[in-house]
Amino acid sequence: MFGNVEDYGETFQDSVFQTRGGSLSSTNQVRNPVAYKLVRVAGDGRLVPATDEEILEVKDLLENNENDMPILPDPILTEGYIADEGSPSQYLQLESLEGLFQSETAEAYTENLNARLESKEELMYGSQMHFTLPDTKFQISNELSGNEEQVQPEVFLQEPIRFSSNGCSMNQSMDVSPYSDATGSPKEPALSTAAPKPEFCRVAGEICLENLSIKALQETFRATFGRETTCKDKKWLKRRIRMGRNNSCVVPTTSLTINDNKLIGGGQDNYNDTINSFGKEDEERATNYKDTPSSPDCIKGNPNDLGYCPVETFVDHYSGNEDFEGEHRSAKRVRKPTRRYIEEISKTDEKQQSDESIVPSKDQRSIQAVSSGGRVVVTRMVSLAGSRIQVPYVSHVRRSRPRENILALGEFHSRSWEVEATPEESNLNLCPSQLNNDRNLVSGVKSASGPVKKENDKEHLKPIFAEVDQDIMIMEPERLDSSGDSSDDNNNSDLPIRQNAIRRKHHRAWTLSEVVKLVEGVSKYGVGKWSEIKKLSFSSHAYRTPVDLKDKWRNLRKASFAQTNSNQMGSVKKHGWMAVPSHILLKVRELAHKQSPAVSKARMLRGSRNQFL
DNA sequence: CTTAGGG
DNA sequence: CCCTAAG
Repeated sequence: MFGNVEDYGETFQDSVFQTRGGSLSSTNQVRNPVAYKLVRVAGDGRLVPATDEEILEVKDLLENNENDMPILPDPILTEGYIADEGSPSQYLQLESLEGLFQSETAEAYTENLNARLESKEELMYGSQMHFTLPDTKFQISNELSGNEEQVQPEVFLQEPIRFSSNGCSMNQSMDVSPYSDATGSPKEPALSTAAPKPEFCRVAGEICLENLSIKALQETFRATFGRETTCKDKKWLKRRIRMGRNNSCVVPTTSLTINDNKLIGGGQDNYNDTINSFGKEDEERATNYKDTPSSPDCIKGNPNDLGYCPVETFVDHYSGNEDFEGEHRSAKRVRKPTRRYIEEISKTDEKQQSDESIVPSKDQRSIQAVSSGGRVVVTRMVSLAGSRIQVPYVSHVRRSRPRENILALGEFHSRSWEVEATPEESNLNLCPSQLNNDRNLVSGVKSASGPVKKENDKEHLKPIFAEVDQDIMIMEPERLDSSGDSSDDNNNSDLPIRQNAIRRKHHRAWTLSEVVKLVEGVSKYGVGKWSEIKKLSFSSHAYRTPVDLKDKWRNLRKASFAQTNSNQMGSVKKHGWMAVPSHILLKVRELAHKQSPAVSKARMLRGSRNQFL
């Protein structure tokens, strides 16, 4: 009965424009003379031109049920219009239906859209998106139907129609969606229920586009965009110009598809997601947005998620700042969301102050892990001395492993706790859980990026913490004094944060109690049993590794001999914080001798002599 | 992994 | 404190 869409494929592309130009443009004041043709979707997904009866029926229906047009939950998007010059009677001009379209779409989409499209940019962007997506969906549905009824992908179907199945005596759900070249001013919610009639064809000269030569179109293009174009594709130029001039054409559609007479995917959410996933962009970008065929990856990627291409897909196809030529040539390319957008999308719940990500509103938000096409970028907020800075966990460029510095940072915080007060009273912004998060993130990145030269990382972030370290060093003596007497405690350091913290990379001064513990451990378990000592005596000091103990012991031993040799000033050195009581050093010396009796003979003699003295 | 020793 | 070599 009906020919399938394929039969119309060739005429789809320009017939609409021709029609518009021929039959409508001459008429004055024709407002947005976009011609649509009703089609219905056959059971196998084909697009079938509607018969005159059906058209009349639908038209009648539309006129009668302007405001209560049933919107089916899962309408089928035919995604196509059929323009056939030979049968003008089958046209339903948008003009005559605009009231309907408006009211219906308004009802259908206003709520969600209003929430999203708050700015002009968003609105525009959303509108642009719709020139992109329908094709995608269309192709997808074809792909899925996978039958002999293939529709030419090249067919431009940027003006979807939604039908109501109500009066169409079709078993397929349909929906009607308008294509509005201009829907009011951008700021004005074009889809608002209260929105006035759309102003179609705000630009006077638009209707004449069809008659223009390529050259003239290019001129128009230049006038519209302020740029030259060498594109020779009339159709493309015209559409560009139209889009550029009516920069607020929002064509809400639902994304749907049919597969074996079943609806797959779709739903209005996709629409919103689509818009949402593109956020704000400048006008130029929106204009540049690719508006033609879909990306195959969209289909490949997730057959069940047909409404739109996920962001990742766009990323992969981004190829820089394409000029119009390139863009046109590679219609399959899709634009990649900007980094800015990626960051913004990660803050969906919050309207951050945008440009400078310096000031996080909450600590929970201070760590951001945003993904962009498989790439993970992690940044974090660090609170230092009252001010906050953003520290990249990884370099955007070379994703290195920020090892030492992160650890140093952790040390800083935990030490700060030690110094300042109990963790509860501490008003530091870093909480234990967050530190854990830090570590997780770090390890994650680490594993993902693999080992990297350490030097890089070191030099990379060190300056940030230099000041901090100095502060710590100054503060350290106090802590030393206060914790020195409470010998086996040092419970300050046994905070949960510390338990989980990775070993400190940067200098962590030994407290007197630690030294005592070490000496005791050595006396108990013997020199060299660092692991034992660590396990049994320093179990609470996660930050001291056996190697640390060994190193410290080495230093102690050296100090003990030095004290013996210089015969004095053992307990209090010039460096005020390096206060190791002489009796401890003495014990160190004993133990050292016990361990290696064959030290230097002179030293040994001197030592024994001293013991006698 | 643990130790020892050099840097 | 780090790194490495050696058991």
